[in-house]
Amino acid sequence: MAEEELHQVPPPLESVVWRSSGDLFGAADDGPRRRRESMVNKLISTVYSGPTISDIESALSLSFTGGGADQLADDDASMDNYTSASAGGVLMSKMENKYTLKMKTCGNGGLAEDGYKWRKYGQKSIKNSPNPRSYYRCTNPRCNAKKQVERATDEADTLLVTYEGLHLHYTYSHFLLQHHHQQSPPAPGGSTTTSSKKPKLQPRGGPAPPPPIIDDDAPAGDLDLQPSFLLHGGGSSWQHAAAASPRRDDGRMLGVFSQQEAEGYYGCGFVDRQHNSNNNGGLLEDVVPLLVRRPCCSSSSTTTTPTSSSSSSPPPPPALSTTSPYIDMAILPNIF
DNA sequence: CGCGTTTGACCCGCGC
DNA sequence: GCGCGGGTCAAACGCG
Repeated sequence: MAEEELHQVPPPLESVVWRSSGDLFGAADDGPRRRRESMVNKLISTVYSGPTISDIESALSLSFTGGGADQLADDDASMDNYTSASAGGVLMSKMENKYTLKMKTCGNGGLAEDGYKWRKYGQKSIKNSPNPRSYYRCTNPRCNAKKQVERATDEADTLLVTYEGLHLHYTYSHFLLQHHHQQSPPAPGGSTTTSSKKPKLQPRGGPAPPPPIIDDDAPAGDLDLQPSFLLHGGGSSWQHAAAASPRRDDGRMLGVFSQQEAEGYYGCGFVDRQHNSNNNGGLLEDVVPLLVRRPCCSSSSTTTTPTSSSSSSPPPPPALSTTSPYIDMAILPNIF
């Protein structure tokens, strides 16, 4: 069944896929390398279309560090403006593959609406900070995304959420819903991995787990295979920025979707997508957690928050929220 | 019983 | 080399 659905996914459009990092970010000055790369890409893409590790690295470096401190500094002003205007999440800093958001907590004893399910694996009191820092890891065993949550020392209702790593998976259930049932909303709150039993975390210990390798024969029912993320760069079109995606043995990525495909599934209009409750799980989440876009707007979610249990621990985990429904997409150029 | 949280211990990088 | 602090591990515990 799910396999059937997968088969209806249009094939990736390599022209979009392969211009991802370079053209998008205007890195045009490494000509020879890019030419060679594009030749190789063309060859390889006859077999499989998707970004390479180098694409990802390139995109990541451009995304998180390429803007550089200057841009970040320049953006600070607009960020402040944004903050005061909307009291939304604010990008506090970014480095390497980390970025920190400063967000208001939700008064409703809220839920972490970032579209992913996190598992708390540690809490640590931080020097010179009265508030402990909580450590969360994405429950998806293929995913190495992590986040740290701590209360701001000066503002009790503010959380500093640091995201590290990218989600190497996609909220696939949403994708399927998108694809087939544009009218039927997914599970409330953007629950992503709950359509089936949550996979167990892989045992830890020893060397760092290898990058996720996708079995070509992986069942279509695996909901976490969707890589690639799409960015909306403030303009009117989707931008296929990069793909932190599951990797095959040959280093290539699986399941990349083109701009057109994404538009087909989500509609190009970002506003539409944001305000369409059907679309609360998307590729964008692979970069910017859902909380950034639709924080605290659904109280019906039961799966995206680490708060659910008997926690007697002090800082209620990420009751993340903003007073505006979404972070203005103007924030994205600052992130990427 | 399974899953998630709690929490003390441990590991590791960094500065002195 | 040592101490400190941040990050992670993993056993214990609680909840549904």
